[in-house]
Amino acid sequence: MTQTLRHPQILDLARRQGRVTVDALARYFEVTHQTIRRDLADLTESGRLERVHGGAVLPSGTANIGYEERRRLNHASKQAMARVVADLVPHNASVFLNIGTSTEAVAQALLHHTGLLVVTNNLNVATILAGNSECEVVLTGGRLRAADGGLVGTLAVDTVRQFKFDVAVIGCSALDLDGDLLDFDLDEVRVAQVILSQSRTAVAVADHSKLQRTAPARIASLAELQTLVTDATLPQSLMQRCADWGVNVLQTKKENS
Amino acid sequence: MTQTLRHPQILDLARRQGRVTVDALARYFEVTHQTIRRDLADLTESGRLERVHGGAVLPSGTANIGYEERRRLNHASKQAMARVVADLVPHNASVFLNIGTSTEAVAQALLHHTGLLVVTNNLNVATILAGNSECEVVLTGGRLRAADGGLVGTLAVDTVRQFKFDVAVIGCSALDLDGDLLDFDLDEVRVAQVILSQSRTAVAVADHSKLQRTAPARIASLAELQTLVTDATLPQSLMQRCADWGVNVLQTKKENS
DNA sequence: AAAAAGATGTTCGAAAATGTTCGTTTTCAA
DNA sequence: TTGAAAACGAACATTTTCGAACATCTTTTT
Repeated sequence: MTQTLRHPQILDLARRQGRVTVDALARYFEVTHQTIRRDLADLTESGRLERVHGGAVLPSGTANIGYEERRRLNHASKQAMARVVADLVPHNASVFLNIGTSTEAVAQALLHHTGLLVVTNNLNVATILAGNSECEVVLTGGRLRAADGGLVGTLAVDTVRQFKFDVAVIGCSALDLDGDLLDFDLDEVRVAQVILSQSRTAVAVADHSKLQRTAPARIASLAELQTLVTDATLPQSLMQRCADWGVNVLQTKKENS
Repeated sequence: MTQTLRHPQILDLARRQGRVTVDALARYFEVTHQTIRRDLADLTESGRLERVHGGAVLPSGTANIGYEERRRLNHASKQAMARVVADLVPHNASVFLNIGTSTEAVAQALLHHTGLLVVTNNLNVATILAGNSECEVVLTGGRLRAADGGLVGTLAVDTVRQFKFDVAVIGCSALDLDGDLLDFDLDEVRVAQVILSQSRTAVAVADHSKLQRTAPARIASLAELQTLVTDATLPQSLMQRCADWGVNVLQTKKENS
């Protein structure tokens, strides 16, 4: 019994049972655990299985698996930031939440506010806030981006123009040392820019991972906003800039992981 | 059985039952209570469950929409109707789906069509079709009605006006003996009327329960549509009217329940 | 036949998961 | 309000799993 003969059988078992364990496979094929581990490593390498502690499972067929993972990443510290943002939002306010896992956390935190009017171009935010009967939710129209539930395009922009917001909560893909908010998608940037122009106060939410990343499209400078909520310790230079600009920086405790 | 393998099962149970208990899970997986507590702590950490004394529940807001939908959809007769409607929709067509559990079933049935442009004012339809990468989904803007995930109001109407549809699939709250499609909500009626005016062919979907109910607002007469898909046996008088109007009536087998 | 390459077994220290114990908190009923 | 039972979470011990390194065996190549 050689490796090449085991692999298809392992896949077959995995497909039949949804998961396989190292121990069971080792006994089944009468080989060492280590051998099975190497098999699973190979199959994972070629993307046909997904390794978990103790065995392997079929790779989740979800297309937006990346998004799901991002949502789970640093969830606790995102919640902390979201609570801070929620405290900045008065009751009976009109609010905009745009795309991003951070703004979705904010939506969760806003579940118990009363009298809100929330406008969003994020399908997930809408789904979350549908659970708050005290909250009127308006979705912008637009083309649905399956990857992250975002609504983009001229339809979204046109809709946003019809509102004026007390508070805009802006998530972004990256935040660079010059204090510029960046994003990957030009369509989303346009939406965000219009939001900023239509809002009385604006809050940016950016967890520490956003500082270690970069993105091509520029949304705006922090100087154009009133508040930045983050769980990262900002570099001294950026702190100084924010102080000069009069941007209020609220830092929550970073998750230890 | 290891942690990573338990987690998805726990979530599955939670979604199915709404609530899981430490004790039950411990017995089910044959592990210690403490182990289950650690599992629930992890799942709570990543925001997929919410801890309560004695167990855990689904987080508020991100309710068990997936399962809720499936439960409502899985009625065999709705699926049968949905398949018939899906057969009426050619590939590469532009389609509108409006509010209603029936149209959500149609969305499910359209998951494997290619090249579709689907416009909808139904949040659930959008969520379902996000799973079809071959399908472009456009959401109309509008105020979100939490009860059924519908988007209504002038924003929705304005958006619809910007499109022209090959096929419109219309669900309704009731269908009376005069052949009039009725709905409870005047806002939704306006949207539906605009949809009809913007589409080349229109299909109404109405299961047998719609015939035994009534609603105050009139969307349109069946005479203005091309096809009616239903699982009910229509009264002779209504059948005759449809025949006179040239409306194609497609009847699927009624579910016994 | 000899050399090379590949697969498997063995061992071992590190990391992860689980079980156990114990003091504290929550819940519920009296 | 109070007391008992259940549930909780922290700390520690134990078990399982992991991956790397190296030795052994098999197959292929030269």
